[in-house]
Amino acid sequence: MADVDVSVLPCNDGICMMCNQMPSPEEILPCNTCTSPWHVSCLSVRPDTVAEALDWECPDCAPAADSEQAAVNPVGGRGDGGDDGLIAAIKALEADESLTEREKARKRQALMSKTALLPSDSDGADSEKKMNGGNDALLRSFCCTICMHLPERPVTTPCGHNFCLKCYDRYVAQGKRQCANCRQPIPPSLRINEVLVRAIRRANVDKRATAGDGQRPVAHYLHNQDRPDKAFRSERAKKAGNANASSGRIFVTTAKDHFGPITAEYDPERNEGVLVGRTWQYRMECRQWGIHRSVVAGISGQCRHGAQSVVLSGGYEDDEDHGEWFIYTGSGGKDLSGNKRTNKEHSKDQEFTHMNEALRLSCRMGYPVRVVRSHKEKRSSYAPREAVVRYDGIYRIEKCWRKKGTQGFKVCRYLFMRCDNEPAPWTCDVHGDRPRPLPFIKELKGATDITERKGSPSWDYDEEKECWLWKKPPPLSKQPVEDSGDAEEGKKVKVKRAYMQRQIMEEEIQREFGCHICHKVLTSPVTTPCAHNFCKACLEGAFAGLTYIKERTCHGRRTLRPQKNVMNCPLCSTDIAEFLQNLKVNTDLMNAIEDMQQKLEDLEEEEEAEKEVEDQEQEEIDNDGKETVDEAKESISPAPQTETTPQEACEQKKPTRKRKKSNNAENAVDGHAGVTARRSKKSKMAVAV
DNA sequence: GGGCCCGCAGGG
DNA sequence: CCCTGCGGGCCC
Repeated sequence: MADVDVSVLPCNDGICMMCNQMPSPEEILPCNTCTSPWHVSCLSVRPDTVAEALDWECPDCAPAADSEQAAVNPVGGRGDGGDDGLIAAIKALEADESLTEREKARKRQALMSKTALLPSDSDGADSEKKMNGGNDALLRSFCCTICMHLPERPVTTPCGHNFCLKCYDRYVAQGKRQCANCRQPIPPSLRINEVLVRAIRRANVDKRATAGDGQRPVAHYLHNQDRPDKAFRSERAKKAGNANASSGRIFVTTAKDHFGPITAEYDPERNEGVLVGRTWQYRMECRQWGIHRSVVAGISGQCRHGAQSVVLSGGYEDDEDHGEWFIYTGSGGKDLSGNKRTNKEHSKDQEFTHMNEALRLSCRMGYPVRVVRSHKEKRSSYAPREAVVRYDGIYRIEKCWRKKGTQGFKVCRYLFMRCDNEPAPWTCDVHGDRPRPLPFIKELKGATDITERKGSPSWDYDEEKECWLWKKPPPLSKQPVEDSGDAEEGKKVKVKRAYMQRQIMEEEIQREFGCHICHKVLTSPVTTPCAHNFCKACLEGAFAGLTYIKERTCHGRRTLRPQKNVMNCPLCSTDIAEFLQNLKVNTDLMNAIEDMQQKLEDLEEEEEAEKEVEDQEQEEIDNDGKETVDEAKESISPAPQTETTPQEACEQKKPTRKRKKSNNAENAVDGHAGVTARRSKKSKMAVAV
């Protein structure tokens, strides 16, 4: 990297490094890319208009082709100088008036990510080989300048050097304002470089795929950042969809035992946090946003630490929901032996242990508890109507007790009162909750083990600030943050490399190459002047319907009449009438899609090959086992069964249900038979692999 | 709509 | 490692 160009320097801690004066806020111009502040008067070239000022990029970030700065690469670190084409492309993009800022940003990112991943002579298979071969070098170039590891949350300085967000923040907190690598000035804070995130993820996957060539699939630790954004199925999962899915990436940086709302500071990618009223299709997604970590269990917590969240989804019929307050039933007391996961029938008393104790602890301490309502709760008027789970905000447990439930067994009961700064999803109020008096609870009369908070609550209303906040410091986290980079963080999930790579690639194809009308992968793609992609047929179809308008005649009949001036892009309403007259397939895009699909097919083949090997091995093991069993049988009862009717054969083919049922019956006496059966099956699978 | 079954996650 | 869990898909 060359010497610093001293004729252009930004402000350091509010003081201009050129004139050593502290400019007023009006005189400071932030860079559109790195957000570093610059003194307008000291700039050699100043923006002329307000619009230019808004889009202004500092000399460090602006792609100045004739200076050393041209080597600055937004993706970072490579500085190979061969990016003239890229700069020209970005300039052309910026000049394109038909694009919105958002589209420009997206395209810019796409360009940069391609550059990050592909060698400069991006010619098909050859470059692919180079990429795999040079993957280590590529990954090395992404490394954090300070810790020399691959950044967990990468940020890139204007001078093009990469850091982990943690390392960078720590470095800046020491008062340092020069890049640790090249001593160029650096801004006090940086945003996550999403392009680099994707590049690292992609390179990681490629690396693993290369390393895994011809090898047997193994269970390995799957780090958070390597997971797809959506829930995915591991090798073992047999059913489609999310029935047996593994969790996708966790998006927030809260610890697993984080109490209270999830605010913007824990949401580095969107900087928004999780707002009240946010919905998800599945509990798994709710988990990914850190609101409720358990996928099945209704209470998330630790008996010695407290409970962080609960879900109301109708699992216990004793629940009583009044919106701003509700009575929640503890967990347990049901027979879940065998392979049952849910069962409405109670068979024993609930105790204040495990999760029930965690809730009681939150009650005693006055901790904030996040509450999620599911559409599955049918008896509550406050449950969401659509098939979703919804985050309803913070509640506090005011009392808990035990009483006889409707099924005759004792259940733990908790009185939850809402105490959130945002209004509930069902209320027309614009403000959050104010402290409210406790409701009269009839059932407290016959209740036992009543617990009420003695001291003041940790989460309480501040009359001066007029909001709910931590009056006492929140409990210290005892569990790690996902994605923090500790080795033991990854969860052991058995996934073949090709399989994992395919999942991520499918996601990417859907995101990048999906038609905005049919939401499937583009076929014969056309790109509108406003840069939106559609299948040719979809676009034609959309306007075939719009060309005519239904109109009532004076006789009251409907007739079709051509409609003018509605030839607008279905997405952004730009007039595309001219474009529609001569629809041309975007061949570049088509080639890119074909490329991706070819890769996908290769991966599928790879996967199948792996599966065949696995099946063969499994067969061999099965045969071995069968022989030994047969031998054993023969030694006990030498009379072999020679004939089987088709019916009998069928019965033998699907024995699981009956056998499982008998296990369950046994479990009524001794709850271990079914579990043991399941474990032995599991361990057998492990052996097979 | 209910029962059954499954894999996953997490506490202890 | 064992146990538990207010999910979700599929079949009946």
